[in-house]
Amino acid sequence: MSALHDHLRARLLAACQSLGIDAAVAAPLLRLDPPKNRDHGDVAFGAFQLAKAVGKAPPALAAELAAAVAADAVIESAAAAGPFVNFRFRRDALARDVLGAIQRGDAPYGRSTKGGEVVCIDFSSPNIAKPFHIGHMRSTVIGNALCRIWRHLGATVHGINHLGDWGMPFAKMMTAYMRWGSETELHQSPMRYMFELYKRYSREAKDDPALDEAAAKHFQALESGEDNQERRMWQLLRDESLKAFQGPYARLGVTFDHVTGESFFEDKMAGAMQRVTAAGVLEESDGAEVVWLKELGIKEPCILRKRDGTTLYHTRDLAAVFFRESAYRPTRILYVVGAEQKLHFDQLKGVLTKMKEPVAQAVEHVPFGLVLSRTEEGKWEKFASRAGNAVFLDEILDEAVAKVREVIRQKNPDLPDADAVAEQVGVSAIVFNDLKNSRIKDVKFDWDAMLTFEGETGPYVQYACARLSSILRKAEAPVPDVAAVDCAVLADAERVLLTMMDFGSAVQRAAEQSEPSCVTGHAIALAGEIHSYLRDHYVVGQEPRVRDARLVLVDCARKLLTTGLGLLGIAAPERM
RNA sequence: GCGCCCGUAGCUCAAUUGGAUAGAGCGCCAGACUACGGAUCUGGAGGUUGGAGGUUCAAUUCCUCCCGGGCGUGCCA
Repeated sequence: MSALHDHLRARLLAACQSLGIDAAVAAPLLRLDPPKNRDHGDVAFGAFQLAKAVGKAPPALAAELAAAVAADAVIESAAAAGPFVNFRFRRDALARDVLGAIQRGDAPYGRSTKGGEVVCIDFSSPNIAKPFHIGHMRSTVIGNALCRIWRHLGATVHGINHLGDWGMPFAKMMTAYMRWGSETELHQSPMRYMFELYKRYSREAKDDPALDEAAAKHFQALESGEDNQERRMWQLLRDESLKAFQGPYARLGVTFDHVTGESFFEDKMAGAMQRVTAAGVLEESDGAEVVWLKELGIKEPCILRKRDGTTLYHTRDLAAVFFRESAYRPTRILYVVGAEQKLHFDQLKGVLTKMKEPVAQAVEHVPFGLVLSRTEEGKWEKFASRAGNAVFLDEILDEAVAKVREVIRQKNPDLPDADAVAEQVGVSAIVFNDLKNSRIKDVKFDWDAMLTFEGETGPYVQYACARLSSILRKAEAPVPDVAAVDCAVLADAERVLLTMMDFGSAVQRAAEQSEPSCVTGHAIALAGEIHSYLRDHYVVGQEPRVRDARLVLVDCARKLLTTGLGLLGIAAPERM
């Protein structure tokens, strides 16, 4: 993970051998962790498992190991504390190693050049029959962060926008438009207009079953593949939606490697169905074609073709898996989709498993919780804006940006480019909030807390970056190379350095668990440590030896925070 | 009914996958340099980790049951 850790592990392994423990036994058990309490040391080794393997009591083994690891140029001390061995690095070595790696852009602080994973990430995937609202944001920002995190680790990433541009929801939209729509109004404000049509359809369909029947007919006509009215309508509505989506995507800093919606798989479903049939797992049930998954513990069958002959979500997702498998050769296919669709992805994976397709093990659902807002009575329920039911993402971002603009007017009235900065900070506050907690948790959207920008927020981390940038601007010297400074003077920055050292494992965990909050948490922690450090440690005006060392520290902190925010899709302004 | 998820300080969440004295932010109380950004920092109060069993040297974490909340459950996505 770092040169320091490698060195420590080697010393520990040698110590094991000196105690007569077989290296092959010891090596896999030498896990180094940050201690629960940093006062104990920089790195800890819990001797439990190794002790069991060699038949000793953990505290006794820990004591022997501590005694067998003598101090050297890197290790300051090794001390047993019960069943743990706590190690401390020499402060100058710690600073030199961490800051040097950050300055050079070495992994894990910089982007890794090696990494064999090929990761498909299916995210955002809005339904083009509906407006881009707050509910779409979670998949979008989580997926975006995962793309960036995996790329940082050296993986080949395919970010895919699997647009909902096919199927019944779209057919309903089409039906509404064909009945009541006007092209002039559509072009004026496509998303809002479509939203109106959508609402009208929902209202009227309640009392008029003929609407849904008409929609089903239109979908059949669309799926017939003929060049008809439905197809032209589909093209028009799809184009307009895609254009409109560029707004939120640009604001959120999101890009895709492939925009292949459900419609893209229109001509690939027949092949997929053949493959399912050939595997001998397709069965007829009530006129539909299904795959039963009872032996995999799933009671509901996966329906691949409806009684009326048309396809479903599952059919297209299955075709998509096969397409991605042959086009990208992925080691993982991640679906960043709400937790309420767990069954769907269990079924998808189940069908592939039953077909004995190796790609089954690559398929992984990355679920997340809902977005909730607080009601008058203080209860949490599905998100509604403060005004009422308009839930367009743009409006939410606008409100956050407006609030930031006000804060800037109060605190930094002379800021150049204030509008651009307000946009960056406001949008990032919303994004950061979404990525702050474990993704499976519902996001509780508390406007009052969100718009104060104090504490664990995006602006808090950005503020740290701006403050560090400010110091670098005011310093009367350029940032030197680590090799040219006296790292011993950074002994007082140990907390900052140790937090920096955690960056690699945070990013690694974020990828392994598909959990961007690991990165968010690290950014908050590092921002907090550097803020605390700056309180009592000045840079400007110090004697050159101290100033230069601190300049390196400040510069590296700024770099690493910027990298962390970048992994989350968030910009780090120089001033705010 | 069945399946899955969640339950930790007043509120919102952590706890690096089973390890040391369960930590942060908000809120509350008390404070901070006539020097680099106060969107900050320092200190304090606040806990039977929903409940009961079990496994383990060790449980917020794993198992069983119960309680509370959410989501899903055959032709929507």
